[in-house]
Amino acid sequence: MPHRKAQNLEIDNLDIQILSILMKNATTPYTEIAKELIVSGGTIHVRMKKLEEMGVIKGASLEVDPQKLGYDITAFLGIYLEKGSQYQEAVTQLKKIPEIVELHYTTGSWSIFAKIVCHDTNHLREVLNENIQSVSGIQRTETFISLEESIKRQITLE
Amino acid sequence: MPHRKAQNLEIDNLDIQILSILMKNATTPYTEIAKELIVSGGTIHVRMKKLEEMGVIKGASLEVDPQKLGYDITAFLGIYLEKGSQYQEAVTQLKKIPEIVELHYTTGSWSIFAKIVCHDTNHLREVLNENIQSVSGIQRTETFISLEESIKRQITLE
DNA sequence: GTTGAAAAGTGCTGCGA
DNA sequence: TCGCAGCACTTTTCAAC
Repeated sequence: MPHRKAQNLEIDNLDIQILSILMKNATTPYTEIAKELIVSGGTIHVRMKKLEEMGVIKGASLEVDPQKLGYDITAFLGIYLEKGSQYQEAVTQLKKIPEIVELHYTTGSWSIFAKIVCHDTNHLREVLNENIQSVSGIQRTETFISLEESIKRQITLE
Repeated sequence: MPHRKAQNLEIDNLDIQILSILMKNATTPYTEIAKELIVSGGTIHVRMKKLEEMGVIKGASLEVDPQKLGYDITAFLGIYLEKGSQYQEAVTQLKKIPEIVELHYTTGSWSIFAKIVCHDTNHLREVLNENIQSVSGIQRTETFISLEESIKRQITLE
């Protein structure tokens, strides 16, 4: 039987503090984090490796301002399905629509709840009428347009 | 009158391609992007600096798996305000609740639409009853719990 | 505006405690 | 398990095209 390297798979306070700093700014150098938390750079490295292996860290992504790139409309969609059992098939088809940035299976009136980002109202109408309405199993949708995004952040750890 | 350095403030195809690569993986080295797009590393650097100055790039953040950190519940909240004019004051108070990760001023039945992340059902109940209901101007809320997050991605450029 | 290479800074790997 | 020091790599800068 192969011997697996013994490893502490618990997340302690130091891990949380490292994550908190990097969630705000993923480009913070390890040496700076080390100085702030009063440990060595090597320790930060070891902890990060552990967190990656545990799957706690899914990756790092660049945050862009959609409006500056010509995406002016953010909308939320409540989607009614004919039958709940059609969810998986509907998701498979909805994944092909690039304007959908988030999709959830939810409790309440709707089966599916989605967030979509479009260039303008014409673009939104096209996506709704041509792309989304043609997905099999979708009965009808309700649309809410975001007029202002006042909060956009990550969870605050501990 | 001070002379401001002449600079091209338009976003061309090269910028879009750089952003596309970095939005998928913010840790991609500049040299690798340069090789892929057949330009020099220096050019990537100049373009990135321009995009940062333009405010197109808001930052880079680490993506974590909330469930692995003990945050098991994602919920959406439709919030009714007594008067629409109370929006700004409500937002100021809602910003102090760390569990709220996203908040929009929307068209439709509700004035405010929010996304919140909690540890468990008890935690959710606490946030709803104690924190959110005590914000001035809030009449009532409707809650939708996400049972599955099937899509979570950024906009696809061009 | 772009290039290519040199300079500065950061991340990674062993050895020692 | 942690800290230190050397090596590899990336980012940044800059003169030249």
